[in-house]
Amino acid sequence: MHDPRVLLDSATEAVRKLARRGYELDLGQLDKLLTQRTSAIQRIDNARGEVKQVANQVQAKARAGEDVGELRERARALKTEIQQTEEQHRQFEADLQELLLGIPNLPDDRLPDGNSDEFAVEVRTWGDTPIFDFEVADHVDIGERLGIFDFPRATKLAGPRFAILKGPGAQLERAITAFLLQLHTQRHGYIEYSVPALVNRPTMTGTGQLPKFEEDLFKTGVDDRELFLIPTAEVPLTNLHAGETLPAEGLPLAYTAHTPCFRSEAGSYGRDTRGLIRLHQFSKVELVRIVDAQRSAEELEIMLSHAETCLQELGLAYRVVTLPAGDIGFSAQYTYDIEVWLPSQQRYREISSVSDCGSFQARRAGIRTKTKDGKRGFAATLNGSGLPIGRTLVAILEQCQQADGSVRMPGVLVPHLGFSRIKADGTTYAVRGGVWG
RNA sequence: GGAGGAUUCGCCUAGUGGCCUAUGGCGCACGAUUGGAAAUCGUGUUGGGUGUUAAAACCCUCGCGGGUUCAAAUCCCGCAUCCUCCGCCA
Repeated sequence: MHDPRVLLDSATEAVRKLARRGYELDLGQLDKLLTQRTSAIQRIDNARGEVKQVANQVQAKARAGEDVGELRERARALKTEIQQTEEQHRQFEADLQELLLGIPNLPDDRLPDGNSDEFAVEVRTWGDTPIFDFEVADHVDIGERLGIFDFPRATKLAGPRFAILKGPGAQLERAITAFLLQLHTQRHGYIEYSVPALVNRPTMTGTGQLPKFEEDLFKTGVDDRELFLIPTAEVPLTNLHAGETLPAEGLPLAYTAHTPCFRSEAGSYGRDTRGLIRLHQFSKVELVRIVDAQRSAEELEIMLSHAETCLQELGLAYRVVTLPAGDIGFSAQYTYDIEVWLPSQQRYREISSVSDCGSFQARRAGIRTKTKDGKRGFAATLNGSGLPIGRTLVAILEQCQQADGSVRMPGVLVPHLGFSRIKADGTTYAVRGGVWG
């Protein structure tokens, strides 16, 4: 959410920036609603002030034994006026909120133009894309050959866009998760959290999923209690400090959590229907940083490096791109995507998105900061995937596939797995006595 | 699901209709004292909004939302959260 006065003050700038992501800002409407709201507040405040004065006069006169009938009349009239103005105020406030909550964050001017990933600009590549002297298989073929996926039964249980992992596949998912959490907590300084996967409407509003993107979410509840399934741990982690004032000297806060993520994938029918790439439910290790608003750009680089380290340690070739202004998320002002190499598709595919949301979410969620000398402000929030487990598993299967049909496990996972290879017949090559093949 | 209790400023706490513009303590900040510190003394210390060049001033804020009243922390109604007990339960 934006401060409406700042938007109005920087009118043409704000309009220009929002236009880059295809949002047309109606400054006239914003100005009108703000003026109406302010005027209503002033009338209410004045009337309340007079009520107080009248009440004091009533007391004084009553003590002196004078008649207070006229004053009572006046106070009653004021009260009616207040109630009417309050009703107007509620409407203006609601309209203003609706408008403000629907305005996306302002994209950073350094971002390239464009409204799709075609316009993403490559920042760097890492690792050699593997060269195979045999015909590569995609992750679905590999996984089914190894017997570690069961898509038909997933569909039976829940329908399309769900997956079942089995045996070494399920173990691999668990090992990737454990490795990532250990990396972030032990080497990158993140505090691990275990958080609710169902959250309420204010929480979803705080990070920007609501009110505009309700159709992207799974929604549930008990009786008349409404709950949403989180699409990412960014939601609970960022909202941990919603409505709180944080001491500035305690920043940055660095949080991580492994959670299931649920997405309706409305509007993506027919896209990535195969395999683990795009599911209604997947699990992910998420990174969140809550930082001083002035430092968000530097913090973004730090967080990006943490996400990159995951892939480097796993030995997976990837590249980093800067998303164009029209393709970043609603709450973001700057976003890097990390794309991992998928041999079967002969291209890089998104595996991590690392975003600087500036104070956009902090203002929505009410995450404030206070310095020792009493200066107040809003924090900045950042989030990044570090990493989604399913897509990481896809990349491992594809990049580490062998001519004999087996898949070699990345070395960093072996201690978590207890095996170093899934053999072509789906059995594993167990690690014994610290020697593995 | 049932019964009872609680919710006041960062923490603890006083407060049964107007003098609450909320008491006192702890903590914190600044100052005095000191060679320096402790102790002591003094001053300050919820947040939000309107407003202003800045201020002043005003409004809201005693869990949340309504209501009664000229006037509500205080009375009434609803709700939320927490605690205790019973029931159910991974």
